[in-house]
Amino acid sequence: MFHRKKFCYFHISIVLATPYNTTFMTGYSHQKRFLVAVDCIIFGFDGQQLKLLLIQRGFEPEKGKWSLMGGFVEKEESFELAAGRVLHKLTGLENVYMEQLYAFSDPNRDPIERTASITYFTLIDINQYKHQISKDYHAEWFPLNKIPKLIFDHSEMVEMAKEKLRYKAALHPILFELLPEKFTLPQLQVLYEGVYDSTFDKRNFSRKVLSTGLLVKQKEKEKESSKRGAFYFKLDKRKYKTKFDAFLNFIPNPHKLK
Amino acid sequence: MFHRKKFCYFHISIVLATPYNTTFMTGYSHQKRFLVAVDCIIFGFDGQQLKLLLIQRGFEPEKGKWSLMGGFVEKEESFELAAGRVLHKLTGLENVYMEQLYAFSDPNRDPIERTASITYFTLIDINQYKHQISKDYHAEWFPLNKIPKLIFDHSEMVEMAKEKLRYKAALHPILFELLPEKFTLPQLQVLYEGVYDSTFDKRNFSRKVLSTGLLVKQKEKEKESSKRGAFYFKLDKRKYKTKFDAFLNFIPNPHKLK
DNA sequence: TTTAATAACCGTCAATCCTACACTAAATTC
DNA sequence: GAATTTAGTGTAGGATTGACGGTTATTAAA
Repeated sequence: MFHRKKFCYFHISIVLATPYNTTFMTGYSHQKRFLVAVDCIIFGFDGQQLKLLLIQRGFEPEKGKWSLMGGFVEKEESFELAAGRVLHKLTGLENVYMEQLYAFSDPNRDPIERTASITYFTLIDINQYKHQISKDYHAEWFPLNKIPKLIFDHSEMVEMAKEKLRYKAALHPILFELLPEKFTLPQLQVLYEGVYDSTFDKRNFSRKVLSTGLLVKQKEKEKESSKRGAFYFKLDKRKYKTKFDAFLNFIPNPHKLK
Repeated sequence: MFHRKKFCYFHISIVLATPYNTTFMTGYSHQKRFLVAVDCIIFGFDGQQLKLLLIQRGFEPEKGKWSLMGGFVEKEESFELAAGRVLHKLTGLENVYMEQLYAFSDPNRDPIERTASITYFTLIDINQYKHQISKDYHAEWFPLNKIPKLIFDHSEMVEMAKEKLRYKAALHPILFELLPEKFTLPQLQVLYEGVYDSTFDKRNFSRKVLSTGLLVKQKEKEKESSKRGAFYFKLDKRKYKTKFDAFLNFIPNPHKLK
């Protein structure tokens, strides 16, 4: 059995006339070649809510509709480089957390011509994102529960990314990728609660988070959101790297969460 | 940062003459098209050892060298279908555990022409595998610690698959996919110990395994491998499906295992 | 300057789970 | 029937988890 969601796509079948090469073949000449695109599922956290960065598609088909940011893979470019290029174009960012999610390949997923899409799952610090640049693409941040209808199979991609976020964040400290350099425990908790659409006991939460040894308490307090003020913490980046895989079972029984 | 292993490939750069279409474009006509292949990393368990099914490549380049079983994606075929087709061709099996692993895309990974490879991670019951068919491909099972040198980036694919097997089996009961319908607890333990290259206490192991409620004890015993004989168990397939995600943290602290 | 309001911060107890560890039971062979 | 081999079982101590309420720091209003 394939452990893979069902596709539920357009069923416009445009069969292009691409006859096989019937001359004696050298190399792989009789094989079909495909367009390959990358699409980025970009998560951000504004301190309150988890959000997704979407653009209004600038060309046909489906021009003007909401879509993930993507682009075709170029001739001498790996998928990773293509995804990095696309992300940079939209956000101005480099060196962000980026991970291959899934290769989508339904022959009819793009009605113009068969195109595979390699999706990349991306976590960015929303504060470092360059608003200016994204204006060119009519980009907007959408809260996860208010995602508009997207073109092609992009909604399915987003669903898969959300699932992956929950899965992975239960096992590895990736959510710090969404936070600014300094953050407070209450902020961190709001983030986790958003990802798991749940609430945690703050005493247990802080005990658990601090027991990882990943956080370094700062002397200053954040005083915007409460009278008393909450201490800032920074991520210990050295430990973050060494403990990345040792973070397993951070969220107990993720499947039980409502 | 990309959370991705480095590539370490051939560096034969054959740049083919494929000029862009300079006519006015309709659709995506100015974009580069690629060959796409699927490759299957096929795991089996013979009761003693974890093994990988490899073939001797039947065509150039690298004809005669050891390789994963693969094939080009056809015109109207999704990657999933292509992987299923390739697997069926080699093993005669259908409806086996198969999961997309990673899309490999280094522009120089195939020296003849740029080809992306979408890899699929596969677990089969080695007893149901059709030896006859595989003779045509000069296929052979190799113990995981005796994998020969493979073509292109196939060794890297195998490494990634081994890692994924360990990761996933710590969280989900996928290893049952490698076992025949009836198996004993000692057999199961040998399998887990093989995957984690480690040893477990059999009292703790059986307690934990049985506490999942996934196993149904049979009346018969397996009497080949011991005088006393060990009771057979069957997987409760209904519970397997419902509890697939609830199996998390099966292997405690997988990262600590030596 | 006192008082009220707000959110941060802290600690304990009970239940559960994990780990380490050793003997008995069943069947076969000599 | 004695010896051998592997299956099968239980317990105690330590660690982790989850449930739970009261105090402290600060600001704004009275």
